[in-house]
Amino acid sequence: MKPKIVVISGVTASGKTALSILLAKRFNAEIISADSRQVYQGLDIGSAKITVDEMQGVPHHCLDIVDPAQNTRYSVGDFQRDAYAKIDEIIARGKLPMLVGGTGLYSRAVINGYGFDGQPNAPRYDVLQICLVPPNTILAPKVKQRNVERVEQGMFDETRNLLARGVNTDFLYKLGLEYRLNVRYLQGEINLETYYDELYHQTMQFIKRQRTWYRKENPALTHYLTEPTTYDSIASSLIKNFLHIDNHT
RNA sequence: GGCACGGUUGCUAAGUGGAAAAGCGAUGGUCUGCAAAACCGUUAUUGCGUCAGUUCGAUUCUGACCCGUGCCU
Repeated sequence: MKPKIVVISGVTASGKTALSILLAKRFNAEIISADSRQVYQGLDIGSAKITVDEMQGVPHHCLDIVDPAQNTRYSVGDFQRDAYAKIDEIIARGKLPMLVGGTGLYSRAVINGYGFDGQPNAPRYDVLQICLVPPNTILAPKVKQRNVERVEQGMFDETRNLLARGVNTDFLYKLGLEYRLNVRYLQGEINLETYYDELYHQTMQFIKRQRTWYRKENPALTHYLTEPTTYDSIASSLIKNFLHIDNHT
């Protein structure tokens, strides 16, 4: 019988972080971030990384595990390996592993047990995936507001510091969205107005791509939530049920 | 009031006497080692300000008119 894990995925700005903390505290879980940019140290504001305060004591894994100044490539395969290790540790501790993040490929690699290098796929866990996909009418204003807040929090300084620390321009550029635009802004290629405009549009386009991706998730394991005010109650009952069923199989 | 230029798809914008480029946006999709990345499809039902004329045929030529912008008295 495979161990159970809960996956919280979803579109940008859908509220994954806040929900994951509520659920983790309620179900005695530890969180593994499934985000391709939050694995890097120092990419905080631009990647919307959770702060220590926000963690409220819930242990988090797979954050800040790579030094971007090394300009090393961290790939899905690396993530799968690290996530497997953390999940197993958490299970050994008798707690519930909760994979949380918006990098669809990363979470899917764990859920489906992708076999890299031509190996066959071998799912290791029994999965319940809760996917947050609110409509754009809810997301759009949040994205706009969030962009302004992050700039005020010093997003440009953060990028400036990364560059000063020896992170390649190319490396940041390749990360897309925030970091790519930050670089372009700092280089004087675009003005602040264009910056906000592009960031907004590109983020909304990204959300569209994420939707396309999540639409294809295994329907047997995935539940889609579209209304933030009911995230907590629905997710809680889904998890309760999921963990309970476990005892009988 | 006069002169000049312009009026093309949601926006920007080419263009031709014989059934309207492109970019952006929008939208659908792809995805097994850089994935907030990298790609692909669709997107102006003879329609190109209005009306009339020339023509086998006009968005493309002519005239009038309407609208916008710049300049001038």
